[in-house]
Amino acid sequence: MLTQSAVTQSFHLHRHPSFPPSRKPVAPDSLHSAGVSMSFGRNAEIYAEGEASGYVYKVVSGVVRVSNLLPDGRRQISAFHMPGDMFGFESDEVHHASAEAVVPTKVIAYKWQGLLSAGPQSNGVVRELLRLTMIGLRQSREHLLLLGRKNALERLAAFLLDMTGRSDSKVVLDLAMPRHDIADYLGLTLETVSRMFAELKDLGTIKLESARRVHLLDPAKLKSMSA
Amino acid sequence: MLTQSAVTQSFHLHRHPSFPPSRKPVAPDSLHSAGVSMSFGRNAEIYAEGEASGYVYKVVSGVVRVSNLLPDGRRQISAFHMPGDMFGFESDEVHHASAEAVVPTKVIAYKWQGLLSAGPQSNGVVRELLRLTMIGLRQSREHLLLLGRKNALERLAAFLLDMTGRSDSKVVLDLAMPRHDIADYLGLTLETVSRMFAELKDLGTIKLESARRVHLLDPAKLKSMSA
DNA sequence: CGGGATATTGACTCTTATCAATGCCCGTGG
DNA sequence: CCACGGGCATTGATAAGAGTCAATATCCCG
Repeated sequence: MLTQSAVTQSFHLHRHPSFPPSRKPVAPDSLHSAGVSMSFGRNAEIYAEGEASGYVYKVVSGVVRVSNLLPDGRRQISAFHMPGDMFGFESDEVHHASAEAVVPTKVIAYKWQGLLSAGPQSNGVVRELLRLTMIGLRQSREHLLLLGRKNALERLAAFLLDMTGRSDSKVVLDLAMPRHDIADYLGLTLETVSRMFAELKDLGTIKLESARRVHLLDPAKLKSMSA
Repeated sequence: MLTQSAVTQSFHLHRHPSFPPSRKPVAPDSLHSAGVSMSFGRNAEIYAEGEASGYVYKVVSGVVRVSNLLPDGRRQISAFHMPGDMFGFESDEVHHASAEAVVPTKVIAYKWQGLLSAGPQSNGVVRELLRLTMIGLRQSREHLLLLGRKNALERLAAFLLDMTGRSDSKVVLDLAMPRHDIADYLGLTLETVSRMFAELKDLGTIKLESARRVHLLDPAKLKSMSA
């Protein structure tokens, strides 16, 4: 179970939450909000819902999932973040979602206050943060449309296209996350996701080299069925 | 906190009686991005998806719905905006959703560029806009959880509590929108919404004085069933 | 190689959608 | 003031899509 003894460097963490890791990026004392690099193993928690916020993060490598839970454990993943993405913004002092590494992941943590009070440059920074947040809001709205109004096949088609759009190759797709995560992102069960993969395969729009490696045989057709 | 005051000040500068709702806010005197007052009748379009953006809006009175459509007409309402709320933020030059008045509504339109370049105050304005956008993002995430993981009864219970939280009375709720809008907000059909109203009534948590006027008989119970 | 986690597939159930009929308001005009 | 009409809402019967439960199958990873 404790298979991956973690990779990492100074801020490395093991994956199991039972070992209360000091996930707070205790900066080696960064002037001017220089970022602090952190590494997380598969499924390691980056921050939890309810925890104090105060940092924003940028993905360097790996994939991060941001999710919310209902009291009975039902989970909704609101976003997957890829290298280059920033996440962890909060309007107040508490995280309203949790973030975990889907695969071994490196991020840089920036102190929120540092970004806001970084002298003259801070205005540009704030505007950039505003832009990023507005983009996130637009993406969330799009996701609302998917969750509220699309059927299972349309959801998976849209997901594959979205992931493809964020990867290098436009033909072969390497999914970092298991079926369960895809299901929780799409508001489905993992069985339904699996069945929809099978159906897309039957329809000739994809080929499954393995569960995680998908070939897009007909992106145009996929797009037409995503809405 | 300087952010709050700067924005408030700028947003509340003189309102013009620009009656004929030619949907474009042709600012009479565009100095310092003073807002332009506009009125819309029931179901009137404030802006449409795909239309050029450039203004943000603040609700003065009435209710606004923001929605997205699929090509075949399926609709998802992402938010209802009440007096005091701002909406219409876009990260680029195009609206990615449409906004309509649910009931006769007055808004004030502010030029986006004006807000960003309003001299020394603009930094506070931008920070306030960032804060508002982050709040919107958090609410969207919460809505994702509702759409992805809650059942019909939970959705309606959560909706009623949410609307109550935004109204004056905590006991009597006047819904501005018809069942169809509630359905498109909750990712359901209007029939299912109607049935869930009936079920909440049977459970003794609400009383329906009329379709639009709801008495919350047991908010605590309602809350317990909203998740 | 072997074993646990992950994924697929099948049989069946259940929630919500769909289709359809009826009822209820409310505003308008006779 | 009442009757009419149209939009809105409720209710019912049935269907369809996704969920649940359960039995393999496959893939990594050690």
